[in-house]
Amino acid sequence: MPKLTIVDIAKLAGVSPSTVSLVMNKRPGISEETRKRVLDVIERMNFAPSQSARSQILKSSQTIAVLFNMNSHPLEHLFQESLNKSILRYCTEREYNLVFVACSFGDDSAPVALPNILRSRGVDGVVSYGYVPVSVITGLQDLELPYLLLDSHQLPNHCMSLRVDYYGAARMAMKHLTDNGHTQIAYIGSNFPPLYSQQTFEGYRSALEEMNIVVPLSWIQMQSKDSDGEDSAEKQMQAILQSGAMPTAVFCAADIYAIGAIRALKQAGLRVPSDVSVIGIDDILISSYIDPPLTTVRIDTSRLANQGCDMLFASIDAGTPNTVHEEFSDFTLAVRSTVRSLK
Amino acid sequence: MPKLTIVDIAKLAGVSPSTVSLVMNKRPGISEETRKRVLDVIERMNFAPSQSARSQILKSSQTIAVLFNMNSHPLEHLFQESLNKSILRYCTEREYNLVFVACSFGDDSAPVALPNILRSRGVDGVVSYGYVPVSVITGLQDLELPYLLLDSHQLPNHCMSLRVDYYGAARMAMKHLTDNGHTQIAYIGSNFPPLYSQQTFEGYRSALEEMNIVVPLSWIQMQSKDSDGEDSAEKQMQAILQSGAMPTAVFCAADIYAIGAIRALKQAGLRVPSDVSVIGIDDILISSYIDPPLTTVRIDTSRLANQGCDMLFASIDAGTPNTVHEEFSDFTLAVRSTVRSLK
DNA sequence: TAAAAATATTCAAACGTTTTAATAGAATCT
DNA sequence: AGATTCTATTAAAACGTTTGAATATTTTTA
Repeated sequence: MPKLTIVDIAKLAGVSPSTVSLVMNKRPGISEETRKRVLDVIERMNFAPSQSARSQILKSSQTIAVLFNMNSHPLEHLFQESLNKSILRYCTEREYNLVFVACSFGDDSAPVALPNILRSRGVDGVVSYGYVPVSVITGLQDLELPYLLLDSHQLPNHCMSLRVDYYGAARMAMKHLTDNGHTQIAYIGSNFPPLYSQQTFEGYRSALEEMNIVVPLSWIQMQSKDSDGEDSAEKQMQAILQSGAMPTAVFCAADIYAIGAIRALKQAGLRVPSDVSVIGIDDILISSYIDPPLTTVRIDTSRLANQGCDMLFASIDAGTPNTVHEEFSDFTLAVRSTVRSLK
Repeated sequence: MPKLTIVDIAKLAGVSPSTVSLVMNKRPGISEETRKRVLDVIERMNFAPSQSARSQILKSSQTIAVLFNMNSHPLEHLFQESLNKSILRYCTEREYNLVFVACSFGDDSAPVALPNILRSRGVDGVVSYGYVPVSVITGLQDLELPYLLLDSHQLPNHCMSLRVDYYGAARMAMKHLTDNGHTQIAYIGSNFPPLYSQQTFEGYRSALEEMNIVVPLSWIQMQSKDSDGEDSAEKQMQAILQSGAMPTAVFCAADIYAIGAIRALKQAGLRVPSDVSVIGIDDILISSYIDPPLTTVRIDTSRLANQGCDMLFASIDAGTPNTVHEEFSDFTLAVRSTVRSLK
């Protein structure tokens, strides 16, 4: 059947196409009577206006693009997929659509060709997660689009960012350990991305310092940039165990690391938490399913996504790119079974 | 800056807009010389044609919609998110975009209002996962769009479906158990969706029958439709344990159930697999992270998605909805640590 | 070398909306 | 009652492509 157009509706309602358009867009200056008549026809005919025809005029496609890195570890996706869901909900609410754009973020040096879609689709805004190559950020900048870095792991120049306060999260984790009497605390983290690395480590360091605790240097384990989070953490934990001195607890800068650390501990014949306590950050889906269930600092992804979307749509509504930077620090302690009280 | 259009490019290349269009669409009848000249300008100017203007003419938006049920259990999403990723890869390859449509699939009786996007966007095809209310299927049918039910749990009438051969998967799981000397095998599954339920159970039943094994009825545990997979499985396992007779192994119709079952076993002070073996179906992400790592029948989601996309795009390319039904049976045994050999 | 055929390019209409300016009609003011 | 304002409606242009028909150019054929 030939697809219905606005002029079909107009004919059926006995008005001009313009009137139908005005009604659909809830514009003022239409008599209550004709408005109702038009809406009736639309309802009855099940009419939906052509999005492409609209976009062409409006220069807005009611679409948000989400950059999705196809290159990362499955566990890393867990946190992002959780964000995806909340963003989808938010956008649906606002009658925006979400398109996912597959990207391959390699290393920083190789510029990433931004998929054409961002330009040809006329998306209204862009979201990306975590660490993003600078070439992407500058590329987006040229498009002059509202662009939000969510859970941003770097200091962006020309776009919006919502950064998780990993320092605060680390402090919360450390506080839980020290509150439970731990002082001999090892650290498993990474040296990349720099900002994230610095924040988590500083949380660890300052907490120890404030309590005048000193630990062996071998307890501080930093993954290098391109190591595999989970497996490397396993090796890092082994290194700690072989260092001679034995910590009572390990603070992991991410749940992924905690998973590797626990695996190493088990393999070494140690029990968690009776022999060694472990705590992480994030609370990814898997964390409550491992054995023992991981005690961790939960980052509320739903609120994180909402706050981010608020920023993004503020910029979209204003009709201009923005460069606001905000920080997110809505943490709660997910107390499960990997931290033992020494008191 | 004013956005570039095809006529800007035409001017710069010294040709007409039509020529530019022909070049971009790789149409024949353009001299090699002008083709190169035009492409040069496009490249240099970084030109991307307006998707909305194109769609309007072509009546194709180069877009696939994925129906995403916001109502389901996080663990159930795991399998689907794995499919998402593969579909995204496939579509990107073909220069199609993926838009995710949030749906709330409740029960079958309440009709689901299909989001307007499916009609106004002019999507070229639709994919949904798992069990879908019939109202959705009939709704999609009216749109006369290529529509694929992926990992379909029902017998569709008017759309394409790619069904996983859960009977075969169940047989593979059962074979692994019996090969390892198990005969006293309990069953944890569900009675919904009917087709899925029937297939997995039939795999279980026929395997036992062929070996002339009989088991107590209390070992056959069917979840009801709206119970929560994971937690119900835990209760089902408890019921089996309290039934008096003790199985040496439990076949779970899905990994989610296996996770609940293992939890119950542990809580009862039993060890997996020394006391009771457990096997599942799916191999969701989490299965290799639980303790002990779950032995399960892996369904290769990447191939499943590819086969599905092949079907979908065959229909799209043919320009007409299709009603092909295929079955997927690419299983491999993921042997991990929850099945003990009795031999 | 004129006509025919083949090749390369362009014209102009079409796609289905939104929107500005114009029009018609009703209500208000002097 | 004529002029003015206000309200409701519409005509027509615009958005940026694609495409079938038309034109211009070159090559082949007779």
